[in-house]
Amino acid sequence: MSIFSAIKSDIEVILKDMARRENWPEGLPIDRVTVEPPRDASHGDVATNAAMVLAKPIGAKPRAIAEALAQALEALEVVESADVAGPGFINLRLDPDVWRREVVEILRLGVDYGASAIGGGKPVNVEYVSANPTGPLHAAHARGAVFGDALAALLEKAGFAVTREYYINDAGAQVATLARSAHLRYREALGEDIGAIPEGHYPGAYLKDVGQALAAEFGDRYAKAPEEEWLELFRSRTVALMMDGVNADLIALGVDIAVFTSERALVDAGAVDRVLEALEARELVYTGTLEPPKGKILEDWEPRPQLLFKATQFGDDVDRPLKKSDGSWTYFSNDIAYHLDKYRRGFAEMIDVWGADHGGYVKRMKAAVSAVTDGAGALDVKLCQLVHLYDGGTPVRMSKRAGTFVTLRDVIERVGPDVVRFIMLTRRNDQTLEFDFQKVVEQSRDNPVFYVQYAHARAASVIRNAAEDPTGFDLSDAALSKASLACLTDPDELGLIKVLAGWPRLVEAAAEAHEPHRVAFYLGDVAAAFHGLWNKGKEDARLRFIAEGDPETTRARLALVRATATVIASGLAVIGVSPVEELRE
RNA sequence: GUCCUCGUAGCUCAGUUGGAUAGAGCACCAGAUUCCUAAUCUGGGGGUCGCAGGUUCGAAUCCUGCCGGGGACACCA
Repeated sequence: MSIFSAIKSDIEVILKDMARRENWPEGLPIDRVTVEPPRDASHGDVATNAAMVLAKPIGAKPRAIAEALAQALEALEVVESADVAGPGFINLRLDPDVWRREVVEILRLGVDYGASAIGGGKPVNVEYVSANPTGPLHAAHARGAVFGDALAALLEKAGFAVTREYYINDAGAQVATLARSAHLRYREALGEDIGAIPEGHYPGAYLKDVGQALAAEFGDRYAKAPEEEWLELFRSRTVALMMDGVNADLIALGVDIAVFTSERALVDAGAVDRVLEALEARELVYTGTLEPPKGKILEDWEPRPQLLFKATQFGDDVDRPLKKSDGSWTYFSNDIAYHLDKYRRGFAEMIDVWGADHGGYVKRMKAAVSAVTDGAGALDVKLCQLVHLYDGGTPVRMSKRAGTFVTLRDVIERVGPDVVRFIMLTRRNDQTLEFDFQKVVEQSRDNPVFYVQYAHARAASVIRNAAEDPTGFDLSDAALSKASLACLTDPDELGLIKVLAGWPRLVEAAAEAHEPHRVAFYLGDVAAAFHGLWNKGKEDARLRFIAEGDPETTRARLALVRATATVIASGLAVIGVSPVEELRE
């Protein structure tokens, strides 16, 4: 139990007691009581708004309640002082031993420190990347891949049973085009001069390998055959090869997705027909004609009766088509089937990670999930904004047509997976992000990856130096946790511990908000507190971690150093970045 | 035209789901190195939280309307 939740339950006990004695009304909004660190550290260690939240229902003045509550809190052993401030806040200062004991807890739990049970083992499905299998992943996919993966890890840390999933869009016209493009490369591989790749095909050179593979497998059997004979075969072969490449790139980024679901397999299995039945059973389908969209000129628009889903009943702006004009299912229909499939596999909670350009699709998808699960399924959609690539301040221009796009593989090979992963989380997902190839590998304060990794490496370095001491400490965590932590008296030492003790709280808040970037920002705070303390030892030798001639203090400080490294490693594990022991040029 | 999203220090961005006097980094100014990695740190100045209303003990945060940037708007995926 974290320090804050422990205090909260203490407060609840006291409040119940007061309610009984003072004859407070039933049904007080206890759940609105917060116990958290105050924004301004000078206010103390812990603040609660209990008196302000309860004042109105009780019919008393906030400060009067606060005074009584503060008095009761002051009697607690862990509380050093309790003061009423402002409109009725109660600020608590805790016995420093409360904080020191947290160091022991960190060393005991190791990188598992911060794990929470709020998820209660509830299944959650996180679907991310899901790029079309028509080519290799490019740089822009990195953001969704890292975001989704970190979110999944964060939810695991918070006690959810997470499944990482990728939806393969292998059912539409694009993969047919892919198959035709592959057929061209197949003929090329057989020695035919195919000339320039015709308009409407994928020109990418990456399909040459596919052509070779197809030629090796089938010889010239389909070189001159009509399309009906090879299209399906080539489609499935090419998609499989593309997905092998996609998965290899994801693995190189440290993204290990457990479930790949094929859109086509769902369609072939009749999942979409069943969705239509489910919608019809709820009277949510009808045939109607949509108004032409305004503000966008469509030359080929013609009013047409279509099979529509009553999305407006669930908060969408217009009803949405389920079938195309040629009678086949829309992508949307297939996607409803996919989400219902996820729901039926046991995921009442689903998270989709999409590019921001799909923002216009969110309402209808949520509407559909709500409809087909009768409100029991919850879908959260996280939109990732664009990544702008730079190289030393110069924008990297990318054009698919000119074939100058930067692949994910390129980025990983140039800066390494750790850098990619960390940088992708240095902005909220809905903000655009700059990624400069040169800046992200700089070893300076400006570079958050370096700054955090250096803190971990520096901690490791201190331990290495201590190990060289001839007096020979036992530097295992188990031994260090028995150190006399009362030696940790400097405000900055206690300040660092307080930052470290915030890790469990942060995990829970970030997991509930589905915001993994908070982990990256938190790690920056930990690193800043640690670097600050380290540098204080530069100026004042008495504050150095390794205190000459004072083994007891040294051991206590080394315990703190190890605790710091442990929390950083724990946070980096959520992001999927390796904690380095050493940074040397 | 409709919907989504963002708007916070000169710049780049956080802001603990509604808390107190809104915070970091960069840049600027002034400092710290016989010393555990100075690849770092300390201090200082800098704000109409786009604007205007509303909700309440309390709003950067929630609601409404404007202004400005970005994105999306039958059948593509």
